[in-house]
Amino acid sequence: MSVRVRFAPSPTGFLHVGGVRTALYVWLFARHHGGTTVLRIEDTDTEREEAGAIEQIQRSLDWLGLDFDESPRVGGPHGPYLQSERSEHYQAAVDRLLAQGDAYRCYQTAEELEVARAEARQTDDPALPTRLHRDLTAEQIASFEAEGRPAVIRFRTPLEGETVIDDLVRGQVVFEHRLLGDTVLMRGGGRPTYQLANPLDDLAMGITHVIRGEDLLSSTPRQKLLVEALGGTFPQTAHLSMILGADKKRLSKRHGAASVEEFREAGYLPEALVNFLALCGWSWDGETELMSVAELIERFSLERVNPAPAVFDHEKLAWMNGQHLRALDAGAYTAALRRYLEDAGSPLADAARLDELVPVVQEKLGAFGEFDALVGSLLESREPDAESWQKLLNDEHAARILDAAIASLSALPAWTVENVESGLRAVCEELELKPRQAFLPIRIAIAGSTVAAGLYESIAFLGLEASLARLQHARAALADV
RNA sequence: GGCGCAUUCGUCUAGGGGCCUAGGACGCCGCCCUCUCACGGCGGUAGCACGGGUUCGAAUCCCGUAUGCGCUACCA
Repeated sequence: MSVRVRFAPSPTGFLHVGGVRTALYVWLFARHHGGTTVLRIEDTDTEREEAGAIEQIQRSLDWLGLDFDESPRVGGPHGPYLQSERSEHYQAAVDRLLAQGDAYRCYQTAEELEVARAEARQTDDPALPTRLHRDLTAEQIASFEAEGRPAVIRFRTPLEGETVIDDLVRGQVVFEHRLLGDTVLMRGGGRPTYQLANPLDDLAMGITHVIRGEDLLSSTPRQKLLVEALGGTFPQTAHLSMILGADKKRLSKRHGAASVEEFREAGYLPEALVNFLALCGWSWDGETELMSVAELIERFSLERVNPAPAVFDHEKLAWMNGQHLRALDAGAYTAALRRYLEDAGSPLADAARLDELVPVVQEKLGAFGEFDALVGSLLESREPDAESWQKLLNDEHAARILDAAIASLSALPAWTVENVESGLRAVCEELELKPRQAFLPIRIAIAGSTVAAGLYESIAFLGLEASLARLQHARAALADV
């Protein structure tokens, strides 16, 4: 039987790294086994739905390169895999369960339920409140109907026995039926709940492996019971651990960068994020860390997924991004950089000589987001950094250094990085200053900051004319002091 | 409260009875390289939650405790 897996987010907000990790594992598992990936939007709760969330989720998955074979994308060959468009399907299942006696109408009001729950909390049957209307008499039903009370549909969970889930990540997990309670399948308004829609769709779509977060582990026995009541076979499951913030709490917006979009905006490479997330709960041999997507696909297996929760480590991701960035060849680097600048709406995206800057920045950038600060001033003229400029003004040797640099650079036979270097070295010798001392004012004059790309490369990139103009401008500023 | 899951350096992890005086990586510290910032190189710091078993032998198996997380919704 070929593998069919799905990623089923609810459109309640952006895709955070925990969700992405799940999507990635689903995708890697499918690609590894030559299976099919399905994207299904679980929008049964219209209250919590957020406008634009579906598009944002899709955009994030696209950027990461996680392509889904069947998705609700407009114009796609399949779908619609929006649960909001599958109402008849759920209704039919509920009708059947009702007819079979595996489901029943429950007329409890919210208040009644709340009271019952509070009472049952301390007893040895905490699920009792969910089955108060399980065995209503015909008269009671008639009376509730006459009152015009809305009813929810509940599943008639067996009172005895237990369900064993043989999870691919966690092994056997046993759940007592008595403690499960009678799950609401259909809300008062006639819309299905997740507990109904999710397993039903997995069944209808022929899903073979359910790969999802551990938060859903306790729902699994209910869903298995439901599917079996419908005569179906429950898929294999793999429950992934949660991804936590530094405070060990479930990762959320409060933890800073948590959405894919934020990493994209900071100039992270999708393949770096993918690599990092793959290693967040899975490992290949415990040693190898830097892997391409192709390698991940080849090596991924659920057997090696770690059941323990993982804290999301921004620092390590940043390091890994730098590794991926430095591993790119010049052409790929230029393309990725330009794409980033375009995305960010930076005017630098149009710079014709972007490719010439690659060797200047590639060893230095941890993320493309740092590009502008490092070499933006080489591509367009900018106001120098005030603090740095003050250092230039306060430097007692600045004037003679700049004079010497101007003279030396003007006399270069050819404008190459090597010549610029020897020219500046000569300045140091002539003035009997150490490079670190002599280059400080030059750097500030050229780059507008004490922190910048390599000096020789920067000057070579700027060209004779522009370089001299900047040096002279700084020299003139000194004259005013 | 109940049920479930989890527990190896600060963090991600390797480890599935002797190969472990516990390996790798990020971070941190030190040194080197060096025109700033980085990169890079070398070295170092640091861990099997606790208590009982089982066994000749346990990080590895079992039980208990603790702690964390999840669920306990007409959220997913």
